[in-house]
Amino acid sequence: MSEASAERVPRATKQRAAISGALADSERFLTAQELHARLKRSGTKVGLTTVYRTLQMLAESGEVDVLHPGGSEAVYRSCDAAAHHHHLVCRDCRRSVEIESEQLERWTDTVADRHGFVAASHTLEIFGLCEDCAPSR
Amino acid sequence: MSEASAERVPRATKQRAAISGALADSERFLTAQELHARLKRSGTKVGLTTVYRTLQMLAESGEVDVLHPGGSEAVYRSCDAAAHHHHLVCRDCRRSVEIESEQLERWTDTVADRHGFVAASHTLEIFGLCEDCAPSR
DNA sequence: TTATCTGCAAACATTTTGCAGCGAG
DNA sequence: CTCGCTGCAAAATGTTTGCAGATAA
Repeated sequence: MSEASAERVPRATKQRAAISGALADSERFLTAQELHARLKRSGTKVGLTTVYRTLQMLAESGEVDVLHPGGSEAVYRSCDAAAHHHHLVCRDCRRSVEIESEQLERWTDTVADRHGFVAASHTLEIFGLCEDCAPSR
Repeated sequence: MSEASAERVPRATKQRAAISGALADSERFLTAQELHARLKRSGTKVGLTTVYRTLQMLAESGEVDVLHPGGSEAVYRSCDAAAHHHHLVCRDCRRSVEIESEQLERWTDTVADRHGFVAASHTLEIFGLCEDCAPSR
């Protein structure tokens, strides 16, 4: 008998390993191109297309977080928490801290509800300068 | 005597009038291309380039709000409130309600501070389906 | 008059897709 | 052996820029 449902089990290729590895090593958000450059520099030959495709997969499976700051380049970071959360991100170096707030979640739901909106979701990111990047230490 | 500083006083062209007019007439967020199409349809001949340039100006001066949902196309809406605020936006028709919360503002500042981040700003948008767009009314 | 605005066409930056060949299972 | 993965080149998308001519002040 075969399996009932076709589970999507990605193949273990060395490109995929390199990509999630490099991502896991960084505590900063990286663009696809930055990641690609890092891999190239470290000797791993991976196509930019593959980087994009892999990041997309990892994002869908929740293994990485994606942000679109300012609407330009997307930035990616491997995700520590399994649950829904937000980020405090350094505008300069893009180092980031994961944020959670049960109260915030409740508040956004309440706001949506109060205005007759259903199936509410939300995005929240806080930007600032981290201690290392702030001027006049 | 001439003025001390060169104030940026935009010229009153009919293109600019048409653009902010059309924008003011919509309670929904619109993309630059949608706006361009509307203007064309209503008989006003305006170049897409001008639409982009004008929207950028209006956004900088705070007359319109800009969102980059999902990181793809930017969407614009004329801004009612003068103060900092957020939006509750319908995922389907992009109708939107402006949201304000002194408490939220304080919370984000506190979070940033607690982690040693300075000069904090933030983005927050709530998405949902408005009453007209929600299925099974 | 004259500096700004307009709009076309072309440049741009980022991301996606087509397709032939490679390689994991 | 097979079918998914890879990577090149090309397409697609959304936005910006160069420049010559139109136009508000």
